[in-house]
Amino acid sequence: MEKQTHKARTRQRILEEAARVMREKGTESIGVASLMKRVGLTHGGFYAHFSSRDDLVQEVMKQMFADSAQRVEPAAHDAPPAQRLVAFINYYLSVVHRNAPAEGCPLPALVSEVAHLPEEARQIFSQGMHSVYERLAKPLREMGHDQPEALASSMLAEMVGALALARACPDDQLADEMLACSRYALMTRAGLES
Amino acid sequence: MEKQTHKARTRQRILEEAARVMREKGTESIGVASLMKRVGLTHGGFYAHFSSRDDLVQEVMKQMFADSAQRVEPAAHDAPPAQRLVAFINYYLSVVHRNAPAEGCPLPALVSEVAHLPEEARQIFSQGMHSVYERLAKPLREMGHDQPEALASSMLAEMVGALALARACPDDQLADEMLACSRYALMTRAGLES
DNA sequence: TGTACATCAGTGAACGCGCGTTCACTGATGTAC
DNA sequence: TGTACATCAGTGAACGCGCGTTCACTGATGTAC
Repeated sequence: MEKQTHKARTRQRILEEAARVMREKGTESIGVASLMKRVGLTHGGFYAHFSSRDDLVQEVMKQMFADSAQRVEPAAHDAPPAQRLVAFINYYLSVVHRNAPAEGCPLPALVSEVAHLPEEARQIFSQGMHSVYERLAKPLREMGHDQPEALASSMLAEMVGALALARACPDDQLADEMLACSRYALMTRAGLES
Repeated sequence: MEKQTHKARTRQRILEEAARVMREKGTESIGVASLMKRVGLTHGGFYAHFSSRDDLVQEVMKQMFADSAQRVEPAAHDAPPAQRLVAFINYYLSVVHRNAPAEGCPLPALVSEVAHLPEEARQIFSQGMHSVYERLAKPLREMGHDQPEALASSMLAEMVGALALARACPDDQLADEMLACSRYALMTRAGLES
């Protein structure tokens, strides 16, 4: 029991570290040896926790969205919908979020890579996408928007696109302007005062 | 002269094939041997054209945007701005474009990967990004929008995000709805009737 | 026109290297008596 | 309480494999005389 707990904790540490690496450097750049070293273990021990590298990637995919689900909700759950939405948009398109992919939302970090992953991983990604989508759709519904679903879908696309493009930009100032443009546009579209 | 032409043509064939692979499967999945095989040559000959794999990636990056610049402009240059814009948006967020990344715009195909590439490649990507941005900004300016630049930036983010997310989606129908939502939203935002 | 030679795009065997994976082993921990 | 044993998370050497890269070579082509 104590040992199981210990093993489970080690597994969790591997998963969390892997999630950081994946968000920061992508799916492909995760190596068994280097990952285990980061966790403070040797590479051989890896297979006590996962059956293969592919198995790990799939597990990390789940882990990832669980992680960021907490971080990405900075406003209180019982705050009024408009306030929650403003907080969410401002956090998502913040310079902090742009500069810290390892701690951020997996969507912009992996969008273009996921298309090459096996069906199962894409399925998990898609579920995670839906949960972020709901963070927009729910407050929009509560605010009485007509077509809240269509608007949420469109806004999600802009948020993910803006952050991903901003991170690709080698010029920080240009990247910041891009984020600012989308922040402003999203506020307007959601009927919020910024 | 004739020989130079022949060699240059071979180089071009390698570049074009590499561009296809990169758009479809990403930067990392390009292998020297498999690429040369696709072109109908053996891997050893590669180094007569490029100094290294990294060199190739950089050259492909340029090639890519040159390629898609032609394809991505389906409307005539002398058409009225509104018409050009409609054609561009409809092409960009079409199911055809979603299903054919190898022939499409490099932006959604590589957004999240580019952040891990060396400065120089990111610079080229950024230039490509600017040229697509101009495809939106120019007609918006001509149409007399106030703040055409800010709107173009925001619209570009949505277009890239929507297409990348749609491609990640394992459910085709959901992906199509996502594209449709953004097509509609973009038309409205640009003041166009769809 | 025909022969000898130079050029050079492309060949394919060979290389070192890092990767994912395996497995016999270690050594700390908990349990049985 | 103390001793003998079982468990099992983690170790680290070793493996095959595919990768990027090198290089001596080939053989088709154009040129010189």
